[in-house]
Amino acid sequence: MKTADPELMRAINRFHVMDAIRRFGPVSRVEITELTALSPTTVSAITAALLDDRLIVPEHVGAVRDLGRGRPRVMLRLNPEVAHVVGVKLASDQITVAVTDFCGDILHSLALPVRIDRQTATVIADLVEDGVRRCVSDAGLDLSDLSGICVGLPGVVERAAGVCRQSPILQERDVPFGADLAARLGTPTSIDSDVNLAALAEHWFGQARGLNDFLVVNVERSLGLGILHNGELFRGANGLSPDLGDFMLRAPGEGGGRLADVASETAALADAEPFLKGIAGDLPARPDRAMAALIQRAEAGDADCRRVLAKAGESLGFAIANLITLFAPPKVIVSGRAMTASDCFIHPLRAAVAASLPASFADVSEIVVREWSDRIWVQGAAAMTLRDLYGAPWGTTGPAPNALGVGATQTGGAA
Amino acid sequence: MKTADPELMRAINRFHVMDAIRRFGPVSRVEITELTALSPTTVSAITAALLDDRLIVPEHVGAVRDLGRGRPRVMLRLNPEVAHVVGVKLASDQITVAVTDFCGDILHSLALPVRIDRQTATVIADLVEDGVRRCVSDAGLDLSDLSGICVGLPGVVERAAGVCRQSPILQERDVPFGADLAARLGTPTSIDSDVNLAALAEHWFGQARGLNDFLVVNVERSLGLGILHNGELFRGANGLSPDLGDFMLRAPGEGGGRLADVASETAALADAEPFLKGIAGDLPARPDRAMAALIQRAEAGDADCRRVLAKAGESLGFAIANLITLFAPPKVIVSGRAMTASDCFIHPLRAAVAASLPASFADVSEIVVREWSDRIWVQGAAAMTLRDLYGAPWGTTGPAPNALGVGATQTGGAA
DNA sequence: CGTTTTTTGTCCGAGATGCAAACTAAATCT
DNA sequence: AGATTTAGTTTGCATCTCGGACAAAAAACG
Repeated sequence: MKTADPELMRAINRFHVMDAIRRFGPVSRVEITELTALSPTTVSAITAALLDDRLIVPEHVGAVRDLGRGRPRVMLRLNPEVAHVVGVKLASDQITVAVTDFCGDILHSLALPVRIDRQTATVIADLVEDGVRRCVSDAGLDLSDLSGICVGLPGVVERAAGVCRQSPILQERDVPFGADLAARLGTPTSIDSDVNLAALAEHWFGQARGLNDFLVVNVERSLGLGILHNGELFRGANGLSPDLGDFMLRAPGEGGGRLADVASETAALADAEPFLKGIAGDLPARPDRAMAALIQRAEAGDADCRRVLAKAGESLGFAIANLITLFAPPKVIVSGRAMTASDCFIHPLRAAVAASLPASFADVSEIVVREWSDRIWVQGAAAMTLRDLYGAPWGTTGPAPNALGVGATQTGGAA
Repeated sequence: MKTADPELMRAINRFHVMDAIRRFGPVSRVEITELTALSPTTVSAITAALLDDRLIVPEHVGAVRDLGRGRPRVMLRLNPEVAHVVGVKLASDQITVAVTDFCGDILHSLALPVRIDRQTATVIADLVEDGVRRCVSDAGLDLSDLSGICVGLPGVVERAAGVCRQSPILQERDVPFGADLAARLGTPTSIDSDVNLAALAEHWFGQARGLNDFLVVNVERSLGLGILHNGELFRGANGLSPDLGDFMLRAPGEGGGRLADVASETAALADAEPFLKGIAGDLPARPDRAMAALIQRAEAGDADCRRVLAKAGESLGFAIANLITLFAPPKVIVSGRAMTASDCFIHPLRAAVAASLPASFADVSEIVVREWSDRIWVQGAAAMTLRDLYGAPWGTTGPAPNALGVGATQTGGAA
């Protein structure tokens, strides 16, 4: 338990200031005063220190003429160049690498279409190492310019230990990617579940800005679940991110059944295999094509294919409903590359959620589908690392209500 | 967001000191220094203030001769008399009231066997008011001596608002018991889900001392779920405690089914009704007797009755397994008045948990059955109120590893 | 153009806190 | 009785935040 000394106090307030600057774009010191409820004196002192450390920079650009007549405000913003971060996402058939600056903007990105599934952890680490080196140099940087690297991958990840306990894209268990890559690249490297990164990215930059509670459900080859609760990523008591694939659908006496065996792309393809025979050549080797074929057929009206997707959607909706009764999140974000784009999947999902929720929960959660984008993962990795950089002493994570400059300065985020 | 000033600092450290004293029985200042990692100076200042406020008292009793030879330590302990709290538990057939002191010890308690189910909220409030007045005066106190009252009842409770959203023992919804009783008794009154109180009590005084993560599942007329996560009571984003009865057992396409309709006492009795006909007279009016009969028959070997209990146990085990994959709690405490005492219920429950958990979770959770006791509820109510009294600024709740004086001073609680 | 007004940001002293070190208190050991 | 040892307190200093006075920089005014 951390003892509370003046230093901690300063750390907390400095974090609040940094967070306000990050969330509300360029802001003046007076605005920070209002946002943080700190005194002008304190804000002045802290911003002076931050300027000294080059973490923030002033912006004298006249920009929009200040409407008042007094001394003009000097706007402060994060200094993009003070730090750079690499985000990596491992998926079954692709490695994505991107370099972002201190603001989370992507400088350069790189996608390696590689079938990871069958490779050993060492080979994967080789590929990641190459990808990172390449991407960093393409961005005009050097490895030594990096403040950190964060790798996201599906499965059960113990972030604190830097170990991937188990993943659908790895044959091995307990793979210490964190230490391994840190040693290879000479840069602090963290790893986390890919969906956790997505959740963090939605919180900082995406659809869930300003929301302190929401779920992210990702449907790809495997099922991922990211939970933000009370503004924090939710992890189990063991520090592991929960695995939605392990959710059980029925009591063992009624047949049991893991959700991953029904609702993932892998499962859907297995179910649909008889109906897809001989369609697109070597399907097993190209699951993405097989998925596309399955969805296309379903949307064209093929009853068998529709049934497969509907069953998957319904099962997932059932699980989501149970999660909603637990967490009561105002928003549930469903993402994924293929299935989630089809109404044949989403409709049954929504219906199952509606049918499974008690009346009192009928309207608490909005379920939205997020279109696929590599950006979100990588930004999540960046956010995760940046969060470490301007460390939140007691683990706060701030939303970013209007990073796009949407609504000026009135969102009551300070209260 | 709370701004960090010296005052907050002091509040945090004062809480740590109070918590150390509560958790580790009578302790000396040096021990507090070790436990909290604060400097002797600070501990001295804070304890002086606490002594001044009479929140703690010194204990000069020579007791066990200090083994060293220097100046003897002055042991400090909570002052039991500085505050008194009333805890109330509402169950379908009984109201329990108790007065506790500042240490959580019960001074006087009172059980009113009343069938609450059919009464209006007003009548129940009348009964509670009478019970509290009676119990307080029997304890030799006056209402004005009370620091607070806490009422626990099954169902969905919004503690912050003092409102019971919905409860199996109330016909009405959105009953503002908190404000109502506060007005009637002139004392700050809070309400919470009964299982939350039980969870808090297990944490402070019971089987889960020192555990920061565990679940409490209570099986009575309805199903309750209390979650302690990261040392805090877990509530959904809306501030409501989760309701285990709303957990769904199957996807709607497979028939759906609420857990409460299968695994509660009410459900078991409904299922068993055909087999119990004409056994013990007016069964519907005495569900407790009916339950006893059901269990007795099951244990005697009646296949029908065994099946009913087994189904209930298995369904509940299934739900618990899904909760374990989410929260990974080291311990799950199952409590209840009747069913949980029978192996006909517990065995299928354990089997279902084991069968439903993925291999990696096989050993993370120990499932224990807690014997029934009114004490635990009432102590939970006390703990809830006391927690407000020596307020934790950022919402910490401390465990009490060895309140019974089991292991001296080495439990590394300070780290 | 010079002065006033207004708003922003900084400096100064007061108050509160925690910590290290010196100091006092109270017991045992010799 | 005096030395020794351990417990707790007092003193001096550094750090933090805050309120109020002050300096700065622009528009508004005469």
